[in-house]
Amino acid sequence: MAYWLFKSEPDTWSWEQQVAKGEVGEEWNGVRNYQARNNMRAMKLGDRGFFYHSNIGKAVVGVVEVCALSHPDSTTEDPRWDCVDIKAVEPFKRPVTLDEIKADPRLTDMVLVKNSRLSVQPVTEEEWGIIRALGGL
DNA sequence: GCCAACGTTGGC
DNA sequence: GCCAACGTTGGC
Repeated sequence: MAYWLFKSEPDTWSWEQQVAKGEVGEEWNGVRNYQARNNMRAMKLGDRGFFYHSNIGKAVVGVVEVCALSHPDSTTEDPRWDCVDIKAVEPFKRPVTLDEIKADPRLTDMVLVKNSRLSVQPVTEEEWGIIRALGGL
């Protein structure tokens, strides 16, 4: 299984909205970046991801699961853009802020730190374990 | 609200 | 195929 990180501005799409979608999940649409799209194309059913709030909060707030493989993004006619569906799995007991991640010497190589603009990122198994633990899971 | 970093676009 | 111009993202 692979691990990922999904970034969203809570004003646009928040963890609370994701949770409200329940088991059905929701398209992670609107991505217009090749790297992010390629990451989604590489995802498999059951892959896990962090849900990160950018701009407001700037913290990892929960765990999601890929529940539909990459398919055309319903918000565009442009055939270049695909996306997966994700569903909320469990909330963090406490959010793990960007400040904490930056301050942790074990996490300095995270994509979130090195290329903060990439909206769908790979996460290593090691990083997954560290941040999950910081979040109280 | 600013601005640096980055990705994309389009003219040549 | 290069690169300047432009738009967007996201931390601060």
